[in-house]
Amino acid sequence: MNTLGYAILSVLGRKPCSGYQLATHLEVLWPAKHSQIYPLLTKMEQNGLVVFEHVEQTGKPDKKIFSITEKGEESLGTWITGKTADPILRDEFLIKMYSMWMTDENQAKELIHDRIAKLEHKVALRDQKIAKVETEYSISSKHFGRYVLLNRSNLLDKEEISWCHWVLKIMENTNIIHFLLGIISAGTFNKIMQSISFFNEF
Amino acid sequence: MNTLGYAILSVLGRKPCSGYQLATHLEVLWPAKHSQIYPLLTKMEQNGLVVFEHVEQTGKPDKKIFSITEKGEESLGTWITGKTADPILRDEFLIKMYSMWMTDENQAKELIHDRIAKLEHKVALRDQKIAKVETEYSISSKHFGRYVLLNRSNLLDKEEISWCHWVLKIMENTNIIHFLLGIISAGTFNKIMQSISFFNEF
DNA sequence: GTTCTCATGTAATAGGTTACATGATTAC
DNA sequence: GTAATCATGTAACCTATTACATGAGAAC
Repeated sequence: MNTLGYAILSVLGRKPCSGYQLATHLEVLWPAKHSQIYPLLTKMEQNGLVVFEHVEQTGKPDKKIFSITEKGEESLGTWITGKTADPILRDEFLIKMYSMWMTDENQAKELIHDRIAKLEHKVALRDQKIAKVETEYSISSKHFGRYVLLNRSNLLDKEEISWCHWVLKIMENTNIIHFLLGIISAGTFNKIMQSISFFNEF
Repeated sequence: MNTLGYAILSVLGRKPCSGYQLATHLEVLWPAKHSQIYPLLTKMEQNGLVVFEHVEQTGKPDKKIFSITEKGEESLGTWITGKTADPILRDEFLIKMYSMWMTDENQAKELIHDRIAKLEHKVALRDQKIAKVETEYSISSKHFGRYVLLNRSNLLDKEEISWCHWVLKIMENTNIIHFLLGIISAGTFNKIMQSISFFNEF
């Protein structure tokens, strides 16, 4: 079975879910589209890792509620003890940041501002979810996993926002230096450029 | 063309590279195996986005040095101005963290300690690279992109290390609470659990 | 009236990994 | 002697996205 399968088992280990619900819960763990989830659930059911119950609904379409089996729990348990693959991040923003210095500086600034806005939006949404877990569930062991992961994402996003501001600051400084380039020497220029790295403490 | 293609153009925009060199430079931007890079380079060459020069070597295998063309630069330029897709992170560690509370707590601690070790290793390697850019290249505009991205990764990894320690602290505290559970009431338990969230400041 | 949520599924395609293939040089 | 680096390529396979398909109720 693939990683998505174990992510599904992890969610079902906390509470039984429909495929539709799984899609939303998996967002934090291992994002997947429904077209990938439904066929995999069928396959996992055939292998005895999960079972489902047909639930009829009025006004809404019927649904299948999946639960983890003992075999599924065992399977998840052995997978967890195995070695963990390195994380993979694919982010177009990084590519654009890499090459934008050679094109337009104003465009680069706009890109960073957009990034900050998106990150702040995500942080605000997650803050609500964190608050909800803290008040409603009072962090019982079943909600611990989700709680710490939400906090992790927010800490990292906040750190990236700081980094964005740091980059913007560097850009402003280099502008001044470019302006002064006609006056100061190349050696002085390099020294100033090096000193910029001390902005790390920002 | 796909995102990998634009990542390749970004690297080639800085300096001409062989497919082999590209594989290492792409690690920071958009990780890819050589089996994906080589066929794409051939395709991009056929479309006039890159050109290559055959370089014979002694002792080492011959290589193809690829450069970006004007058409390639234009193509990259229009892509950069287009909208940026949301980042995608796939990290098995998150799945394990999510469901580990229900299994073994010692195993969970081991997982976190392993993560800390790996992150610290990555940070140390990147610190060297950052130092190299600062001293050797004095952050000229061509190295700016790489320089800020290296700093970004290190800031985020350091933040994740802090988060790991925070989680370990919570786990130790819950141990004490579990121990006291026979003595204190459920209401008191919940209040203590909620107060744990204030460890965020850690 | 158009979009959002609920709810499930399949088919086609694109993207990415693993394995197969070769081979000299250098470093431990 | 065994692993790592340099260097390029193909084939088979797995993973993931987009598009096709259906349909009712609620909200704006």
